[in-house]
Amino acid sequence: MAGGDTSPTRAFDRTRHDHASETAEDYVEAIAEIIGRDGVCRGAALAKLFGVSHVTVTKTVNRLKREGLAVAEPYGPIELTAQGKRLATASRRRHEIVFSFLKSLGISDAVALTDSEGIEHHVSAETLKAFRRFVEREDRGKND
Amino acid sequence: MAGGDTSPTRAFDRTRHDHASETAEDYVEAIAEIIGRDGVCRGAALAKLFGVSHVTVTKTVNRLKREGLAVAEPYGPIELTAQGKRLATASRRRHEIVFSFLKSLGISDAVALTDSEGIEHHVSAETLKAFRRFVEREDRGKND
DNA sequence: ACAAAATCTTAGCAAAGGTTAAACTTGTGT
DNA sequence: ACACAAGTTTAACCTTTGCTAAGATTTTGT
Repeated sequence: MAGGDTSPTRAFDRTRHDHASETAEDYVEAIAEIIGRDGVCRGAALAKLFGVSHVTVTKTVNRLKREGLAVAEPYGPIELTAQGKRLATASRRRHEIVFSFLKSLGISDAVALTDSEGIEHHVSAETLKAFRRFVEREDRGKND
Repeated sequence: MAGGDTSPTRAFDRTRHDHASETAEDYVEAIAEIIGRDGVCRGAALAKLFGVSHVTVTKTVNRLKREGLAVAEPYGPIELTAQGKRLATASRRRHEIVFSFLKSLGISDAVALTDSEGIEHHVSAETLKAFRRFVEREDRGKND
């Protein structure tokens, strides 16, 4: 795994920036979901969902605004930009594929939910495709 | 996660601590591997492996020392404590299972390597067991 | 209308992990 | 012996993500 002496070791590129991107994805995904469910998304709802203080939410949402993913007027509800919506949709799609895949493997609902949230940020396009195909094959297998 | 018996420190912070545990696991796993390959582990080897500066390595290794996972004398090579070795073994086992699983799914070596690095920290015991069983079943299938 | 409740912002702190620059230690070659 | 290269540490700083405390705003109930 360490790759001998002079390996590029691209596997370990998960830096601070990558971690920040994961948080951004989790947030936009959650914002989209809350808006779809409640009509609007308030910071308090995110704080409750993620189990963090509302102050942390404010700061993270400020970062999303800075990065052009979200918009919100002072004391107003949080909304997504077109870019934010795109990211949210892509994240949710990936999340759903990972979740379905774990379910196909026989994992329980609760664990599949938890694990898929952790895994979704670390699956490449190739792996995601393999997951999707596996789910499709399993689904066809059931239709006997 | 990293201790159990010798962790008298604050039990509050959550997500930040989870992330720190992942880094600790990556480090002890890498240290064990480098020692196994080269006989000793120097900070420079870790810096090269993870693609970060040696200063970052020094600081992270200091944290491992503080947490009782690693030991090193000034300007000396890095070694693992019994606790560090245990964590390294468990991490490597989990890593190998995830890697084999992705390979069984038909993922290419390079991508399986990268993805397994990211995924290994997010699979529960239940999912890991399912991965292992899948690999075993696939291996048996090949022996026809 | 107005106080209370809910929500949001600002200020200030900590830990983890990242950086560069500069100083220190160790090992090697001539 | 001594200089130089390689490796390590320290200092100073940044960002992300977490916290509490305290202040500001909006909503709600009477």
